[in-house]
Amino acid sequence: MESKLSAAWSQEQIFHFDDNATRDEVYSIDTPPPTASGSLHVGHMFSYTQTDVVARYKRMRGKEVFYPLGWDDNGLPTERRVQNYYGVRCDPAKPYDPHYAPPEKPAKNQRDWDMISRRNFIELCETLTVKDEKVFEDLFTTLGLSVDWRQTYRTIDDHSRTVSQRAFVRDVRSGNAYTAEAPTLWDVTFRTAVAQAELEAKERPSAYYRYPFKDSAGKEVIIATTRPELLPSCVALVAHPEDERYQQLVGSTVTSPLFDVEVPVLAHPLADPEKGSGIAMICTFGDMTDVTWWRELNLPTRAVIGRDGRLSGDTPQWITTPQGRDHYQQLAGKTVHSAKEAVIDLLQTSGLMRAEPEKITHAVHFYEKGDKPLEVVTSRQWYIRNGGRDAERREQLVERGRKITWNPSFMRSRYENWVEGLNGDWLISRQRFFGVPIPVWYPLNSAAEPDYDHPILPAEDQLPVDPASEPAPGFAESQRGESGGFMGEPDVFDTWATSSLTPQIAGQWERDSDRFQRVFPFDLRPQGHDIIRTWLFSSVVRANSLHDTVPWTNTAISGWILDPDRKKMSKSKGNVVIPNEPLEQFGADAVRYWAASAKLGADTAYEISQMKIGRRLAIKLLNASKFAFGMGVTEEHVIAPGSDPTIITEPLDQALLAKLRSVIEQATEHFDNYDYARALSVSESFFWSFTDDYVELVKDRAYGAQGEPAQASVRATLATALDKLLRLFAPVLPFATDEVWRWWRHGSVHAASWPEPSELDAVAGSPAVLDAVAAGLTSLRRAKAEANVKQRTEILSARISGPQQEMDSVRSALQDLQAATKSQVLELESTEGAPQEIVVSELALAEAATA
RNA sequence: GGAUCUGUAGCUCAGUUGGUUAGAGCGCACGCUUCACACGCGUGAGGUCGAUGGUUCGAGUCCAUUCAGAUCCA
Repeated sequence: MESKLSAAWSQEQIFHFDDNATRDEVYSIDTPPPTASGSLHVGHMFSYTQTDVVARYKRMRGKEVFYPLGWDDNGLPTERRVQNYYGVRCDPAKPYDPHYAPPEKPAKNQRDWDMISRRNFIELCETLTVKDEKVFEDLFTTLGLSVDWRQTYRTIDDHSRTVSQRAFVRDVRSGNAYTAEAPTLWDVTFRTAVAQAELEAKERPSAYYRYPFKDSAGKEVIIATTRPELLPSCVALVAHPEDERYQQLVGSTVTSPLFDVEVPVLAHPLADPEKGSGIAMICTFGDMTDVTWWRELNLPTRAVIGRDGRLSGDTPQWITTPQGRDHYQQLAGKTVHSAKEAVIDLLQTSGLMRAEPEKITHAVHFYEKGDKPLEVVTSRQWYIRNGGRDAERREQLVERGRKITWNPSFMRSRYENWVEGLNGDWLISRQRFFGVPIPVWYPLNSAAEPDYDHPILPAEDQLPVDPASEPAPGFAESQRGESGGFMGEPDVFDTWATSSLTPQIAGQWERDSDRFQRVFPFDLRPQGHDIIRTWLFSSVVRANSLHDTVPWTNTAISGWILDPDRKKMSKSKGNVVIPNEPLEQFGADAVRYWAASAKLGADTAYEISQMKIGRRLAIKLLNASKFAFGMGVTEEHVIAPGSDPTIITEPLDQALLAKLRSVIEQATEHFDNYDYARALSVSESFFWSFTDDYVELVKDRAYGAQGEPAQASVRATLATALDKLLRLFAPVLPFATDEVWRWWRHGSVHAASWPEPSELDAVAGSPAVLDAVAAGLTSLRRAKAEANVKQRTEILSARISGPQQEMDSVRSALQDLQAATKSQVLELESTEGAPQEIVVSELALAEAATA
């Protein structure tokens, strides 16, 4: 059923975007491009279904839905996957081998992996991502996503590279992007700079080591530090300006132990009197606080840690005493880790350690994909202004956030928290291979040294460019690296620098302006709350500087998927569920039901039981429909504006449709508020009362036992109810509903319109009638259950008593009730006074046989 | 340290702007092979709404304090 319908939707082009629609008619969705090199996860099914439910609803509401889906395939995750999958490594110095073929199986030992050229490496990235993307597309199709697959993009394809480079060139020209030599967070494993958004703070055990500096009088000033290996790069000591212990020292100089470097003692409010001994070493650079001190106190740079994470092999020239130079020689070339041990050893043998190390745990910054703490090194990088260094721009970006409707609304405070906590501009250059090249060149002077202050930008019609293989405008390739020539920028963009432009990429910015103005700013950005600080924020930054607007007007934030024990699913815990399993076991509709019954923003457990309910609902929908069609229901029986409503003669039938009308109203309202879960639950509870009570009550009449007009009334009611119900469930259960739709209607339910309450204007009636009769039905069923007889046992006579109004309602459907409960005589009695329950008494049963 | 979310039946959750006796599904108990459906149907038991105080004629819902869990930011 599922593959048959998927094929039909594709063939009937139901999800194709029509470029003739006006902006008002369009509903555009900027979907997260999944990282195809990552593993498939049930979380993908969860959040993408939630988006799809909205897309299908909007389509039925008559919107021309623009629903593309891209693949985020550039960057480090892909590089790592290619390395591990093929067993290769990139060596940019190697020449290109046009006949290269990767090993059949990757070598077990990383040392035996093939070293291949950058171009060969990128070719493998291209091959593997295409393969991975197919797997994702298959899953999403099976899940029933109503994506327009013609609009697919890849964040590494020519178009994406062009958009990314164009946006960058414009940002450079408008001053929103710039290059600077500055201290930068650096991952020594991946040898690349890292942005604030990619940080992860992890609690790590560490220890304070205490040792003395000496003032001019030879008095000891004890400092406590967790990073004694940075002692050779110490440029100052710092204490809080109001810390009385150190006030008289501020302004004087002290001499460092082991290395005999004279450094000033300074005051700064960021020094925490509670931490360690209250006075800290400033080293260039131990962390971002050092960077702040260095900048605000105008300190010199004394870097000793290189990009490889090792201490410089040359003894720094600021260490001048023979003893100091000797001590440094014992550290030169060591990794941070062994340098730390060596310094501790030196301090101990010199008798300078003033206390036992004090063990602590503290938060250390890691690259989210790395496993070594980040270092701070000075390097030349490209930045995009994001308000991190500019209060006015920050305020502007907070304001943009307020122009977006957040679903759920509280997610906005995550955005504002993040924006307000920024401490620097967005670093967008990465020292990697598989990414969008930064499209700049630098002129070389007569000594072949680059002039970074005058980068050469490409013309926009030249894009995309690769400065590593194409010469700078106005130069010949032969001038590369020559004095008076040029050099290409070797770095690539951070993946977010491209991903932040998905609205521009999908909307064909500057490539098809007609398309772009129809879809931008987009109507909806769905995504997870983990990437508010990255993808969402960076997109707002780009739209702000490039278009002076928000990128979208609504955002729908999905929750996380937790395992049934409320733990986050992760590979290392071994609790990951492969998406195909539930799809095969329960079907796409069931999985979608599970996803669609969770509210936006709510972290949700992976619940098989919820999927079982979904499957039961889908099957019930098929069976109830079969019943209706078995009763001779056809398309002609559907009551629509213009058809004769007087055919619905029975108050019970009128009551059902009156109730349905209010269900439609409520479901529509909830859907409009992006509360698809409540829309579903409203429709669902109506549907169960429809099958359990209404259908049971009218069976006798449907078989024709009460004459033709009464039967015609049922047929019209069943047809009309089914017509609305199938459409109400279509966004969540696209397969079951369309299957049924095609049994008796033309085309697909997904091309049909969302039901309107006005479709039922012609039918008058009170929902209370159904409630009262259903209550009577339940009372009689209960009476039989309590009498311990089978439900099909005949009732010779019984008395039902209850409030006057309810008894009137019951009387209006007495024949149906009698038939459904196999009752020969039902006596109705109105009770006086306060509202009372419906009570069954004086029950006389046909057979004495107990159940 | 700052911010946000969550706490309701054994479990998973709903409960809109305060308004009768707090709901659903699963699970549990009992019963039913009823002519759409055993991938099913019926009936039932089960809750002092985390705690305390306040506002109100009236609080699961609003306010304050507090406890527990989670997340984000620093």
